[in-house]
Amino acid sequence: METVDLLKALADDTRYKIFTILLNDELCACKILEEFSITQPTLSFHMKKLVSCGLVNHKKEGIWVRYSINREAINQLKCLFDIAEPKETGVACCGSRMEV
Amino acid sequence: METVDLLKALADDTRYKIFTILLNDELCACKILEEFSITQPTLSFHMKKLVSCGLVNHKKEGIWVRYSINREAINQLKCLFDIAEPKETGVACCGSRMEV
DNA sequence: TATGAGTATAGATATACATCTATATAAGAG
DNA sequence: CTCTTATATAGATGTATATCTATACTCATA
Repeated sequence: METVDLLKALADDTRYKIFTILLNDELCACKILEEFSITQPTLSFHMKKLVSCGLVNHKKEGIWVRYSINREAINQLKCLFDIAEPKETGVACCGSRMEV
Repeated sequence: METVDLLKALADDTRYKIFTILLNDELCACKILEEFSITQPTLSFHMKKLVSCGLVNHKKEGIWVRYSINREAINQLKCLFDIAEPKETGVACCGSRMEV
């Protein structure tokens, strides 16, 4: 899973909302669709994006498709922002202390 | 800061790389530009996006502009992915246990 | 094996966006 | 004040993408 691809998948108002919904529940497409005023093919387009990058899991159950968040993807993104405190010294740039 | 706007700002290969660079150093635009094969106006376009959503700080120092990561934005994004463990029971969807 | 419900794909379209060149603005040095 | 360096803006352009309608596919059931 490429981190930037996960971010691209989340960087859309509709998909971001789908993501937040799936954080709480494992749902089928028809239930997700109820939360939006888009058409079914448009939702299918978005779900494909979310699944193909690995952010969302796809499980076919009979006539339905159940979607759920891939916790591994969550952890990957969490690591990106779970960073150390800022360096307060030693910046190296034009006109900065390190070039003196 | 709207979370989805922060995600949109990060959801581009160039800006994602800028972000990772700024995680380590506080740099001026000309130094950042050296890491890419884009033109200076294109970098300026990207920096504007990063700054306007609040992800990156902008500090003018004489002739230079120093860019740095806004730690508050980092924390906001971290919270999004710093979530509880998945619910193992009680899913409520088509054909699921809760509808029985 | 039809029928119907849920989901996916194809094709068209309008908008958003990343990129460029050209030019403007800002600020220090001489 | 002029020249140079760093950065920003304007305008043009090609590509990506979110959306729609129409249609196909999948699967359970009558």
